[in-house]
Amino acid sequence: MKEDESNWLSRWEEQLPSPDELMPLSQTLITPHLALVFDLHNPNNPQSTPLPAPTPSSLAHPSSSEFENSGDLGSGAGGDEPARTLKRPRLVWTPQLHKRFVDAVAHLGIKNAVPKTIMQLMSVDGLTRENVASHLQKYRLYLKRMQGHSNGGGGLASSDPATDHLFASSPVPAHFLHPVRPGQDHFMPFVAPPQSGRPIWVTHPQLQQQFHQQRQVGQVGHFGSPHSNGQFEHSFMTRQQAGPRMGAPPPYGEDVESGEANGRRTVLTLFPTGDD
DNA sequence: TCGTTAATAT
DNA sequence: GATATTAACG
Repeated sequence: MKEDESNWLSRWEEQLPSPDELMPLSQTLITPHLALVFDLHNPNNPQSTPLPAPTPSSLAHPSSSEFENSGDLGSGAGGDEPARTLKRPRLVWTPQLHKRFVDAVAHLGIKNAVPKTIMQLMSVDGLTRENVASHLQKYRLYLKRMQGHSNGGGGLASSDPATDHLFASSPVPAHFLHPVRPGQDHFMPFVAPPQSGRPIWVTHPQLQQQFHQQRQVGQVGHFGSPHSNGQFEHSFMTRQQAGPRMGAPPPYGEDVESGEANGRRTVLTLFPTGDD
């Protein structure tokens, strides 16, 4: 039963995080108050720049807006050092980002689901093989665990959001749980990842706050109260690298700016809707 | 070099 | 304690 070959692609787009959803994240997650606490200030633009479309460079370059870099006595490092020797900030796998990850793996198949391939498919600027490898490792464990639980019929529930917050957020393809199919390779010639999506990156130099944000509209009319404690860090999106090679991916008509163009569609649930 | 696993750091 | 990064190994 494979009828969603074309659907896959189409669906992907739909599944991609809408600008609206990312906006809240991409926007300044740091509340003015919090900023003061950390002595942060926006020397750039407090309201003019809607979305600076940060690049890997910005990534590795939290700029002065964030807390200090490494606490190494004013080493400071010049300041404009290319993201070469700089250590990338901790990457937070948001549900959307993870979703993309799962999507990529699904299309590739467990067989070809290797860090490098996945990374390429995801086409997330800044995302490194290590990032994917690490996540893949965790993801595999999750799948394995899921099987063991679903099977033995232990006493615990099969789906424990508390056990795997992130993973539980994304639907796991069925063929993920069962071993490969000998004699039949279902490989999708899928190419050219829909780079129209913009996975969100959340770098947290110091604070480690976990927040759940996701769930699209139309499913559960459950709205969480925007009671964010206000402890998020700088966030930025990715994708959009000008590939020197390759046939320049056609950028969708996506507008990067328009912070709050619409007012009614924000379904940011602080909690993964405990429907399970 | 790449992928996987274990250990370490935050 | 959970999650991501780094190191070591195949």
